[in-house]
Amino acid sequence: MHDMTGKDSAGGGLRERKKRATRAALAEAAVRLAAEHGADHVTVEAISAAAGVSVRTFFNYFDSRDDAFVVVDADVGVRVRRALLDAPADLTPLEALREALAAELAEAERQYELWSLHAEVLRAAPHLLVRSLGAQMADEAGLAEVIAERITPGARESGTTQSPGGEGRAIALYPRLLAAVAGTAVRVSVQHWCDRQDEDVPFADVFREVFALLAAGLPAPAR
Amino acid sequence: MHDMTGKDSAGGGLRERKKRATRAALAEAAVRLAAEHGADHVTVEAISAAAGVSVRTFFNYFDSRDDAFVVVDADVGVRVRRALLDAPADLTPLEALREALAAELAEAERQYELWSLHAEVLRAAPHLLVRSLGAQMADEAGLAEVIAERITPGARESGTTQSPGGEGRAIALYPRLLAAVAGTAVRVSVQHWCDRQDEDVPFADVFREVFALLAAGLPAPAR
DNA sequence: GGTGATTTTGCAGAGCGTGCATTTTTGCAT
DNA sequence: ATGCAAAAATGCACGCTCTGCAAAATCACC
Repeated sequence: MHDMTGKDSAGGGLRERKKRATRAALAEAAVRLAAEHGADHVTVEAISAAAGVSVRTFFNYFDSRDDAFVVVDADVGVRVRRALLDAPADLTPLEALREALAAELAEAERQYELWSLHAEVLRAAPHLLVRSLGAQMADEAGLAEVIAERITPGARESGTTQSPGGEGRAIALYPRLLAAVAGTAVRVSVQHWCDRQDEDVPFADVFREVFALLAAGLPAPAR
Repeated sequence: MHDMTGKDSAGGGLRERKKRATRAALAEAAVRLAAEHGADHVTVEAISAAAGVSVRTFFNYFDSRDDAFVVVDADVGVRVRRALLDAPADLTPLEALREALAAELAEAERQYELWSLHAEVLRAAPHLLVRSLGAQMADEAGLAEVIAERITPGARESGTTQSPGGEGRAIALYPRLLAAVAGTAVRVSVQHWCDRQDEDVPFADVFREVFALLAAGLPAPAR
């Protein structure tokens, strides 16, 4: 059912596969070195050496040294968008988004070891945490478009030319807000879950509680 | 003996005033130069020269070159927190937060010219926009603490030692989520308002619509 | 004016990031 | 297989960013 030639994990040519492997090797080396020696004591030279490539090649894959610590998976956004479009039509936008993200996060939880190291590195380096949040937000615009498409199928708005009614503004604000809030929800869930790692609450529970709070309009909790 | 030299705008000593002036001069020079020549064609040397200080002094005020474009006002977080604590007790947490932020944003709208340049610079440099959002979120932890304090006054939780009931977890998750969502709300409001600058909708209208959507639980908009 | 604390500054050095030309690897057709 | 063109990796040079450190300038207070 799936096309094998897409940008998904099973790439076609040897070239694409090798590029993917090199990128993954660099990212993993960066995270492991940072977890051991501290993020800002890890030079590009060390990362490149650990991955078996030259320093110059590192910069062919990442725009900056910090990006190696931040970027986890480039096409996670693509998968979420596709899942959102394929979601049952009777779900509310918030519900559909919740399900799409929950599926993706369950997938990410599988590579627990590397993901945990990642969290550890970001916790020790607030500077990088900030960048990580920014990366998470990079896909936000694309996500907002898909949400808008889901709400009003086919009615793609083009630039400023638009019906003068207040409705256009409303449906343009809503998808952006929903996309942004969803990203925030993921982040808060992860943070909260990491802080309470000793109690072993499943991540999915935290995640669903966050969405329940959002769906309820963030009411004041019972005293 | 009384230290009039708080961190508020009316500092006492000549020293503090001069530091504040230097910092402001550097930030303003950075923004103006970036608006003219593009953010990444502005060197620290140029910024320092425009502000009349040495390059080394620049780094005494900002941790990185990009921070000069990003940091607007250091103690805006302090004012929001104080406003939140002083808010009427009959407001819901979300309402209290909305009012505190609205007041602060109305204040910021006063220095429109510099703020507008700022927005222009960030629009042209997505790299910096990311940092700006991160900076906005830096206060999030502090904000969450104040929200928790407002909800359950005096009941400061200390570490992991805590009543085993599920209540503790709920009131720890909620403030974080609320603080994070509030930051997101501000960001989305600003972005949306900037995109529709030609229609002159007041910023306050966008802002209140965002909070209305949040309070309603982000329902699917009417078709 | 003298004194101590704070700030500014210059300097040296390590690391980051980019452009360019060269070499190596890969995909494909012969 | 072998040659060829596209893509990727590499080395090198260069400018910019950022950090200690110590000396000089400035400020607050007596």
